Amino acid sequence: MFDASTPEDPTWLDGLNDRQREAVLHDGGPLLVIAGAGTGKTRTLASRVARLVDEGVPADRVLLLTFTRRAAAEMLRRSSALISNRSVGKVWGGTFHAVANRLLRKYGSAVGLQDGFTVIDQSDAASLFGMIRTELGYSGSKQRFPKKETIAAVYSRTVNARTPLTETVEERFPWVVDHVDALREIFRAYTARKKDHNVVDYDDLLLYWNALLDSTAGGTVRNLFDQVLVDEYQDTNRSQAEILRSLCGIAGNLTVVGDDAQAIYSFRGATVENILEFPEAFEGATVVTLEQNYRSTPQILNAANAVMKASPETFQKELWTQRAAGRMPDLITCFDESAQAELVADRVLDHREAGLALRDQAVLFRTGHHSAGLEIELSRRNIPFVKYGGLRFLEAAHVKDLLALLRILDNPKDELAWNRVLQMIPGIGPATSLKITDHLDGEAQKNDSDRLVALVAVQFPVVAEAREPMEELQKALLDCRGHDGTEPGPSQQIERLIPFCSLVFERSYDDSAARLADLGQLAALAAEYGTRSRFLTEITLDPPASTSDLAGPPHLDDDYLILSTIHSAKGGEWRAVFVIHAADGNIPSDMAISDPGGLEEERRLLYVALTRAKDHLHVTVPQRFYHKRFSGSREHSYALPSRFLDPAMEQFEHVTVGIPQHDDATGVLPPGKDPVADVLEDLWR
DNA sequence: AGTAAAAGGTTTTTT
DNA sequence: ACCTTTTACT
Repeated sequence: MFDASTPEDPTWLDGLNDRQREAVLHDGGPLLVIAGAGTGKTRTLASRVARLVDEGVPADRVLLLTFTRRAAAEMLRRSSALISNRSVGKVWGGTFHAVANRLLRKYGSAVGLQDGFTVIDQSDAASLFGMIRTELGYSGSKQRFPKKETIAAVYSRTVNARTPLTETVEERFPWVVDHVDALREIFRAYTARKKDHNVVDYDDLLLYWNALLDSTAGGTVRNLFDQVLVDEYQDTNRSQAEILRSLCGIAGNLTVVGDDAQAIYSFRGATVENILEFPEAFEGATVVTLEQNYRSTPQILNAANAVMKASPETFQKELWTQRAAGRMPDLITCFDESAQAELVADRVLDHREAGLALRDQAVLFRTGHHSAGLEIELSRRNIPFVKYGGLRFLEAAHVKDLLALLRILDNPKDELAWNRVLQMIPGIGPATSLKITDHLDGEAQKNDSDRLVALVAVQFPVVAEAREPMEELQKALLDCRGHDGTEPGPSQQIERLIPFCSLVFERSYDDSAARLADLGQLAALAAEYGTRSRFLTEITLDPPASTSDLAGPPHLDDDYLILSTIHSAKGGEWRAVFVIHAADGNIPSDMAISDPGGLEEERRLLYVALTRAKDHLHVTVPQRFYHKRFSGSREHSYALPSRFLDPAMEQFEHVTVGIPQHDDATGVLPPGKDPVADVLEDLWR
């Protein structure tokens, strides 16, 4: 082994502490790095990749599995900065799902996958469940049936956790327990349907990768990699652990990095047991623990440590730092959500005055809609922001419309896409749509072609209002396929489809102009991908995390505040962090409090949020909040700070803002305050 | 028969 | 705000 004793220290060891060096230099067999928040995990992993490549492991035989594509790109960027003479560019980097896709495109036939399969995302899966539910007659007159998203969630949870359906439902979805038999039937049909239409969902990618390793192609796949590294290991599920076991063997060159205190994805089937049992599951595994924190001030760390210390969970560790003392974090009680929004906006601007760019600041929250009030306030004050997590660009109806158009071009068997496209046309609903696709199938079979060819060749007896859009659709699809054997690029295809969209959007959306503009952006984005099918796959496996991702590099110079769900903030760090809506009932979410495991996960969620802060931490609790999310009712409760903050109370400076004073000398009631109504509301709730 | 409009309900987090 | 179910209308 080469080491640090060479005349010039390799740069990949510069500035690392002893523990980190140990992790970077480890050789032979499985390695588990327990890396607390802010302990230089990314840096350690990047250095290790750099070292491996520098010492002669071919870059394309290194596999780096991360939680998001972004994380992989960032890690590899840092790795290449550490070595000069070799390129790290060919390292296989990405999510489990993206790598599975890549492998299955090449070796999928060994597990019965056809070439050119389509990957569907969570919401497509839900639509498919919706169709099947209707076909099987579970919609309509019977008692209320679970939403299609719920069905999809139950399915995914069952598959990922590998627990029997009945158990999953009893433990995680007790309110659908009456429908277990129906669900079972729907799941069977769903699986069969995916196979028929050459479609795989997210969960299938992992299942098929696993199957691939057990197949005749298993040896080939295993031989592709000399070194496998996995980030955020605490958030992997059983499928993923099994993949690693069979990919690397129980004594292989596998490095996993994670922190059991930051496990926040159990709802997706992730199990912290993966990390806790790693030493037993992998023979002779070495364990390295990183506890020195380089990110936060001692005050922030004390608060975070106090929160975690109360956890009954196993692996206790205490982060420490050599950083100089900073300000104590603030725990701010606000009158209500709007007082909270004002306070956050004020303080963000104060920080900017003091020299912190907006990009150095972030606002974190438990659920996507928690930022709604703040977003309004920020817009009002012209403070630019970008939101991560919550609603995604690709979920927008009009974007899905366009993607469906591309998908029928790509895979004419894609039933979901056909249905969506045909039903965009006025006068065509589920029944007509089905009739048309059936008819197309007949024609296609007769002429030994596909649905697309049939569509452009055939006239349909459709209602008058459908005629013009239908003709435009036929022409557009024909043009997208190209006339002289050469197909236009994905971007041109999108441009060509816009007139059709324009025709039908007019009627279905009241803001059709804005939506059409979005499609223009999508066309620009597509230009960066070589082919349509590549564009479609990449965009489902790695959707733009925020609207700004679509706008692309030109906006990189702009300064904007980050708003993010705590889940999406994983791995991030900012000089100033605001954790809003930190009330009991939000963190922990009311939905999690019945289940002890769920409750602990909520604690870790708060811990993750707090440990994102480097210098300034502000935790806000709106005292009064309206709990009916869907109505404008005045029904509200008075909230307490999150129970997880109780053991950390002394670590915070306590501040109160906007609470109306009853002994106000003027006797004038603050605007919006109605004591009688409030008292009554409290009695009735 | 099948589509469109109106009423009624609603567990969070994401690859 | 969005999705599902019900009712009204062609």
